[in-house]
Amino acid sequence: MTDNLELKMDAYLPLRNVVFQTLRTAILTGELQPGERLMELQLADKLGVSRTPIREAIHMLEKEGLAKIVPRKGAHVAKMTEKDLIDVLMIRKTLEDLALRTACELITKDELNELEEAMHLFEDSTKQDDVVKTAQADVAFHDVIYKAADNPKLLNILNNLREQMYRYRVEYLKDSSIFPQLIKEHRQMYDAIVAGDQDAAAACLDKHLHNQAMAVRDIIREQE
Amino acid sequence: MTDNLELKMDAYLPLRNVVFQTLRTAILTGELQPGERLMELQLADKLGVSRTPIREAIHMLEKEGLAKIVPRKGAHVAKMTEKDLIDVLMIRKTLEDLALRTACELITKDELNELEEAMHLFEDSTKQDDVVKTAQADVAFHDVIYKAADNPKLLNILNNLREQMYRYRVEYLKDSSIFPQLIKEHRQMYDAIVAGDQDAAAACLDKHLHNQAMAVRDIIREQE
DNA sequence: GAATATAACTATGTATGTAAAATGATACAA
DNA sequence: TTGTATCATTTTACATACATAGTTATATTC
Repeated sequence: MTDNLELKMDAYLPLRNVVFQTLRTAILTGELQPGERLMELQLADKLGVSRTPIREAIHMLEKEGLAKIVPRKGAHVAKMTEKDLIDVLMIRKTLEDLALRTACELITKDELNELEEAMHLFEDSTKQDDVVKTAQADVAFHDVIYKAADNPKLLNILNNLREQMYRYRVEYLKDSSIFPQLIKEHRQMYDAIVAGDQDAAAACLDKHLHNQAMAVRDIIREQE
Repeated sequence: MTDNLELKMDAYLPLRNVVFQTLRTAILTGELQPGERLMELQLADKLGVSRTPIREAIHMLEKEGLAKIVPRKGAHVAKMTEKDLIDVLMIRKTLEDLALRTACELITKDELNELEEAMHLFEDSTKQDDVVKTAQADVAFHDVIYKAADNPKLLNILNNLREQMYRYRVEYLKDSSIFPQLIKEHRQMYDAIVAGDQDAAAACLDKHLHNQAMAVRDIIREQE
C-alpha cells in the first residue's frame, strides 16, 4: 500500500465522507489495488483520525461495491473475476439501454448543450495526456445522459456498476491509441441522441460497452 | 414506534447484523413506519445494546434503501413518493425481464422442481391467513427464478428494489380476495418457464408487476 | 520430523465518554 | 403579534478503551 494517502479537509463535511472520498479515489486510481487489505488501525494512523470514521468509510465503500467486508476478518479492496465482469456487464447493458432510451425521450435543449460541451471537454482531455482527467471526462459525458433520464435511483445503480469496472480501466486509458475510437463513439452517440434515434444510440452504446468490456477482461486475465 | 422490538440472539453473529435484521423486519412489517425517526440512543436503549451496532445497522438499512440518513440530523425510515415508485418500477421491469429471460435459458431440472414447490407453498400460505407468511412465500417463489439466472449482483439489486416496494404492499396482501389472481399469475409464469417460452413468461411478469404497482401506488396516495 | 496444543499477537467488535451541531423553547424587543 | 436572540436539550460525530475472535508462531509430544 502507498504511504501517501492524505485527507483533503476542504469543506466542512463529516469526517467519514472525507475518508470515504480519499479511499475511493485511491481505489479508482489503482493506488489501492484489488485484494489489498483495508485495516482500520493502519488507515486511521495513516490518515490521522480515529478508527470510527475509517470503519464507516469502509462500510460506504462496500455499499459501492469497491470493498468487501468479511465479518471478524476485515475488509479488502474488492476483486473482480471474469464471471463478475460478465454479470456486471449484463446488468449494465440492460440498464444503460434503459437510461439512454429514456434520455432520448426526455432530454432538454439545455441538457443537449451540456452533452455537447461534455463531449468537447472529453476530446480536449485526450490531448493532455492526463489519464485521470480523461477518465473523469468520460464519466462526465455519460453522466449527462443518465441525468437526462431523470431517475436518480437508476443513476445511482449505474454509477456503482461503472465504478466497479472503471478502476480496472485506468490502465487501459493510458494507451492513447484508443482515443480516436472513443471520440468517434461519443460523437455517434451524441448525433443519435440529437436526432432522437433511440435504436442508433443504443447500438452505439452497445459497441462502446463491448469495447470497455474487452479491455477490462484483458486486465482481469492478466491478474489471474 | 412500537415498544416491543426485541433481539433474536439465535446464532453467533455480529451484533450489528442481529440489530439490522431486527430493524429490517420491523420496517418490512410496518412496525416501523415510513418517515419514523431512527434514533441511536433510543434504539440502543430499547434493544439493550450500545450505540455502535445500532449506528452500523442503520447504515446497512440505508444501503438497502430502507432508511435515509441525513448527516448531523439523523436517520428515518425511507419514504416512497409516487415518483420514486415509478422510478423503481422502471428499473425493476427492465431487470426482472432480464432475470426471467436468463432464468428461462439456464434453469435446471432441480430448480424447476424447487420452483414448483415454492409455487405450492405460496398457494398453501394463502389459505392460512398469515400475511407475513404469504409475503415471504411470494418472495421465495420469485427468488427461485432470480437465483436460476445465476447472477448474484442482479439478485442483490432486485431484492433491494423489491424490498422498497414490498413494505408498502403488506397492507394490500391482507385483502385475501386478490389471492386467486396472484396464484393464477404464478402458475402462468411457471408454465411459461417450463415451456421455455420467454416472451410468454415476460408478458406474465409484466402484468404481475403492474398489479403490484397499482396496489402500492394506492397506498402511497393514501399516505399523502 | 510431523502434528497438535497452546500462548502471544493482531485486528475487529462493542461500549462509552466527550464534543459539536441542530432543534426547539423561552424571553425580550420592535 | 411577529421577529430575533439566547439558552437548554437532544442527537449525531468522533475518539478511545476494553473484549473477543482469529491468526501465527512456538513448543511439546508422538
